[in-house]
Amino acid sequence: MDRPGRHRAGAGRAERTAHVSQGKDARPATLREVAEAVGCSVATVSRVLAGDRPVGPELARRVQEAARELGYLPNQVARALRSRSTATVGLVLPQITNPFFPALMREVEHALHDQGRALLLADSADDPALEAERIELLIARQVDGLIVAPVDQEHSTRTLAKAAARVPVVLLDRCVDVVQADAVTVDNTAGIRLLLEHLKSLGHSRFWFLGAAGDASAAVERRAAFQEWAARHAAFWRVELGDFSVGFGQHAAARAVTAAAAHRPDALVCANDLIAAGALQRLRELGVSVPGELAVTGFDDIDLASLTSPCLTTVRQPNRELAAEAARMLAARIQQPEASARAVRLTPTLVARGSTVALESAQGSRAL
Amino acid sequence: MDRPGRHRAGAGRAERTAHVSQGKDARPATLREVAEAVGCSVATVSRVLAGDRPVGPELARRVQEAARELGYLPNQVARALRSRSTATVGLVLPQITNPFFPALMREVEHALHDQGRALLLADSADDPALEAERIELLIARQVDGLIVAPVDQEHSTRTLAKAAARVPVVLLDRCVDVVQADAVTVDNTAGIRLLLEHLKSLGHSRFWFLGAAGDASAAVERRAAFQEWAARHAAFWRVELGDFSVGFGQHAAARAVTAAAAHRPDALVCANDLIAAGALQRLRELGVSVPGELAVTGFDDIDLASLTSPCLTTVRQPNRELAAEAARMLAARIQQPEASARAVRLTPTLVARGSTVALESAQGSRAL
DNA sequence: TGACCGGAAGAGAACGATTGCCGAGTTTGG
DNA sequence: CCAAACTCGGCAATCGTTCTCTTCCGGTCA
Repeated sequence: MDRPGRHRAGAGRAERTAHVSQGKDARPATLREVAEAVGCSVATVSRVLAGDRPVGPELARRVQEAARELGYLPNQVARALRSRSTATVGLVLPQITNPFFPALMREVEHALHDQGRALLLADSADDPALEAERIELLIARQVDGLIVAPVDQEHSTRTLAKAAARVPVVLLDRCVDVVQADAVTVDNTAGIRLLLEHLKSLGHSRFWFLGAAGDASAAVERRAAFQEWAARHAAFWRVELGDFSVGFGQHAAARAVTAAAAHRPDALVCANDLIAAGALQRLRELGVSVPGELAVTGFDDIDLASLTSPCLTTVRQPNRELAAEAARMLAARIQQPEASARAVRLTPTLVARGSTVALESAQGSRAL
Repeated sequence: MDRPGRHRAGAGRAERTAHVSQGKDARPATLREVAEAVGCSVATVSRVLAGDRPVGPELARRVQEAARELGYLPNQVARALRSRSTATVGLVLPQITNPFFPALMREVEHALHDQGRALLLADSADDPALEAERIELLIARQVDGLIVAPVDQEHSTRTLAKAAARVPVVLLDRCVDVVQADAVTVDNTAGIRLLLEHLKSLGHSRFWFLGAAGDASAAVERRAAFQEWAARHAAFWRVELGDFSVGFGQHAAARAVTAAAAHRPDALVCANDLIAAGALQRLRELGVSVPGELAVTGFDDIDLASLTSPCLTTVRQPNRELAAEAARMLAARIQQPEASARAVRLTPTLVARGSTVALESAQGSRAL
């Protein structure tokens, strides 16, 4: 008899271990086993299950039954080898932890699942070398296609060109012009303009742009759009470069506040919501009133944007549509590998919140 | 032009299309092609590349070269069929958009990659039926193992038992007691106690617990831990149930504030950070001072927690360790399918921030 | 009655890599 | 100098499906 008060749990578990090994009938049933059980050929079983070619009703019934009884599950690996299609798509993202990407990922996952495809996920961690390695691996795994948000226009080119030569590729959210591949992106230029016009209409004219360095297309386009607009309409402007992170936002916001009066902005235009969230947080710490002394805008409209204080004015990326379109394009490209490449640009929409419009008027009319 | 709000850049691209089809040498090289190029047998090529058996140096060199030249990439599907191992693991998460999970996912992805395995991602969207379907699909794809954060103790049992009978399974973050499988979780009870002791030491005694309904183990354990502690130490307490979402936090916070004086809390203990963030946001809108009138705590320590206003006091889940441990356990279990199941519980740590400790004293001594 | 047709089912060859086994050639020890 | 050991390379089976050919059979039409 074992001792009382002692790990009941342990004992209880040991017992169930047996159950595990018992239930583990090594491998699941194969076509051949089903065929043997029924007493027909493998081909017939395959046909019944695929339903592609007629089979006698009586035999079909018996096959169905045997398959169910044996818990037959088609081995997708074998199927893939034979049919040259894994029904699997690789998704390569540059920074999983930027909440914009999980949101996108979720939509991609759903869209692909609706096509009956599975999603192989890879994180390139914003590193072109890692990106190349991951893509290579995905291709070795015979993915039917790749959806990639490239790390960098410059350094991702070779990798993507090589990948696109072997397998259908759709660029998502960021594009690389040189590479010939389908692309679904958002119109960053339009987005930045929406924000700037919005700020201008509220009377702002002195802008700092907190952007990301590097050659990612989103970063480049947003930067360029700002510069182009600001050069024409701003009383004063300046570009600060860092990365798409909260930390950079905090840092840059502090600099903006302590800048010499001649350089001080009345609005911070941030290249994404993370930067903006960091900025807001630091400004709050420093006791700067937003939007009173300084307005702040973001880009993406991640969930977090409506939780900061004040809530963040930003531009919404239609990520369900982005994902759906990417999935659709990829499917089309898989069917028609030789079709000419398409580039789709979706238009973002302005979401005005408390970081530009004072609270009491947030709901109501837009001032001026 | 087709749909409004979207414009396509088709024309300028047609030119490069030729380049695509040209570069697409249909399928990548196979072992056989390399063998033909070199003029030896397939087996030899395989051996050179695997390096498992010695091959003459001259021949080996020629094989290497031909392989490189032809851009040979081993077909993992064929390899998997033969070796009965896909080097792929399925990760099933209940809600991708809860930022806690992407953070975990990232770590899992890295840990698995270090083992040379790839990650097949599935979102069960908090729906047991969907969860079952996704798991079935992953198994059909011959994953070497599954890491699952189950939707619900009750409804996931059957699914998981079936899955565990076919393939190694590790439960992550949430567990299901009845099922015999390895599990890596955090000590939710300890976490809640840390928070409650912290609040008590600050002089709070009237608690509302904003928890998630349902049978997910994390939800149950946190709820139970609260009740057990509160019954002994609280002057007043109450449990409100909703789900792990911002929306519920907002809703419940509003109720807390408008409750009759006798039921009003001086602290909101939230079952995760999203609920807490929602609560903070609503409280701010309602002009309730935090932590002055009402303290708020979360659970998880997602990135967002340090960006709310005030910053959120919470309990940190060690998600790198969780992920690493899960990956390690799964690897062990894949090697030793019959070993008895282990359950690992990691301890969370308290992160005290502005939502419980007034700003100026945040750094310094703990009041009282 | 014989040629023909079409449905139903089987035989067997892929798909691409791994691996056990065998044989031919080379070394080595007695 | 011969046998035994050892190297190196090829043949062929295998993993589980799919799919193309055949084969077989009953029925129809001339």
